[in-house]
Amino acid sequence: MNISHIELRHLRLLQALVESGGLTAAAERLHLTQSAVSHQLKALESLLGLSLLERATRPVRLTAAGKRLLQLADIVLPEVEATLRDLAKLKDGEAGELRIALECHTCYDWLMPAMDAFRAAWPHVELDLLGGFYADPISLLYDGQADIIITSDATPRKDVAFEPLFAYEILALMPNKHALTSKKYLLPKDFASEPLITYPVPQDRIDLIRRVLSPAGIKPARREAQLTVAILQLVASRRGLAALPAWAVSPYLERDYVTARPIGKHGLWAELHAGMRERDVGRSYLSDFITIVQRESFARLPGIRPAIL
Amino acid sequence: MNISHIELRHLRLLQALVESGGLTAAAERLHLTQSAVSHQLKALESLLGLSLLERATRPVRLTAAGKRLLQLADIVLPEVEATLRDLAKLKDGEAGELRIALECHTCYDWLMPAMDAFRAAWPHVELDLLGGFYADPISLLYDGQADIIITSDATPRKDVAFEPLFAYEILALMPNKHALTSKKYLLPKDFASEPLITYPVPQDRIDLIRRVLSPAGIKPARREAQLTVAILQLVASRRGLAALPAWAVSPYLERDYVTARPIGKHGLWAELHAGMRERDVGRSYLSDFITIVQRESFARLPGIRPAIL
DNA sequence: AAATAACATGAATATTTCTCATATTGAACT
DNA sequence: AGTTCAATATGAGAAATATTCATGTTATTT
Repeated sequence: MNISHIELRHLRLLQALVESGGLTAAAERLHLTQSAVSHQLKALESLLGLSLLERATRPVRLTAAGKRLLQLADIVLPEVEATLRDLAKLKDGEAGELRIALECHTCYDWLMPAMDAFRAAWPHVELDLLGGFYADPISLLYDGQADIIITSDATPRKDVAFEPLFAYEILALMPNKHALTSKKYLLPKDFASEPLITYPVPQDRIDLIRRVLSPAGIKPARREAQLTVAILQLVASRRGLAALPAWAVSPYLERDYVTARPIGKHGLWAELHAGMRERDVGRSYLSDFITIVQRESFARLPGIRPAIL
Repeated sequence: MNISHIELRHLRLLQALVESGGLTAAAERLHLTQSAVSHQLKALESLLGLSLLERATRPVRLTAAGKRLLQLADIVLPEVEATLRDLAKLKDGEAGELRIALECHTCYDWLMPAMDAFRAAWPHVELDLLGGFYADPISLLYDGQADIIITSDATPRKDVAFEPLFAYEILALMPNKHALTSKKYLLPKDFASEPLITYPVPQDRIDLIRRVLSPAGIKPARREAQLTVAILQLVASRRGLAALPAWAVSPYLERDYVTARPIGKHGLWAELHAGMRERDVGRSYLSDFITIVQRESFARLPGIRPAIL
């Protein structure tokens, strides 16, 4: 056969593969099973008659052929995205309004770059961030006060469509040279004896408490701080422990400001999802916002994984 | 659904559609049925929620959305081709030898640009053109004297793979203001009374004689000339009629040097095919040569159609 | 108004892609 | 080394998609 039946699917596969470092992670990211990715990769390789990556290593490493093909993907896929965006504008018009409600405190940090990217792509869409804390952010969707909510709770609701954004690890933070630094990972009881420093939100919105400490019957003293830096400062000065998303603290960890350990053997992972009204799913710039958030997040945030829904 | 499931297939479709001017022609070019093209186009349009082309007109006209998407195709598809070429070089090495045997006289004309393009893509492949006329060019493949033959006869042979190149119309040529110019198209009897000016090849290699005049029992006098210009010069000076490929004479027709008419109601069409040894099909630069010939031909030669095999 | 050519459509078929269940592999750990 | 664990591979069946076939529709030509 003369014309290679290579498709964009293959390029998206390769890109996901290198960005997520393995077949399994890539599969999640593409909303496929690991098996599908394996089959597809094998098919692509035999189509080209070339091997594209060394699977034995972690993260996977590209062969020369793989690198050349990835280079194509990096040229082509952004062009495709830009085209689809232009077509979407042609379809629905360029202008509109997009109000985002945030459930989590730390979300501001990573959302900014994504919002900048969105503004560049859709200059005529008015972007609004609903501040404050909402007991039930989904009601904002029903009320029509928000168009997109970003939440960790994606239990299906009528007329609301959820799209997984990503999963991130929550790390336990302790002062350098703290006694607990000797442990590979922390267990519930390790939190019993010291105050827990958190954002000023109710207990049940703190994953560590709701999912780890409460089930184990442990209720540490709490102390609150508004800003991420403030929490870190308190931890560093030995006022207590904290638990924060890995991507929020990674710059501090690199400078050895505090020490971090996983919570539990497999770590404590949380997921973020975007929710929108079912009937808005076709509105181009809303869907595109989510695409942009995903792209930016995976490109910028260290140590995140695809959400599994 | 967030990520549009657009694929290269769709881009190839759109490109074929505009280059060939209609669904039916595009289908032939893509080796598909008209139905498949229609379905596929419809699927693409509903995927994007936009109409891409006005079908009522001939040639089809793109909508704004169609134009934008074609722009993407024109960026992306050449990149893909270049990448596949690079991968092919990685696979088989860059160097080799490619000997081409030509059956038809006029082929030299259109083959040159394609050969130039090939040389640019594969600078280390040694390109050879076997000159002269061969009774049975396929034997050159078996002998190993040629790697690719270009022929109008694609009847299946053991161990030989044929790939259709294109179909072209053979036009009857007559002096301006000749009596026959009043006719819309010529019939066999119209050739009875004047000499036929041809290349110096046996009767049965001249399509007009073999497929039109002989069956009708008409045997005009013949006169031979080596070069296309020479034939045209003879026609223009009223020494007889000729029949040549449309693309070979189109520059002369534009300057009204001679007058052309179709042969028979539907015109006389001939096809060209490339043949190679079955076992060479995997050799990258051989297959790529055919791809390049097809691309260059469709881009440069006026009035050709996909061959139907 | 008939004939023709190009395109559309629905149902049947063919092909491709995906998933499920399970095997294999390779690294990490006693 | 043997065991365990996570990651990848594989085969077979299921699901989804693409293609064809047969035919209908539409627009254009004669």
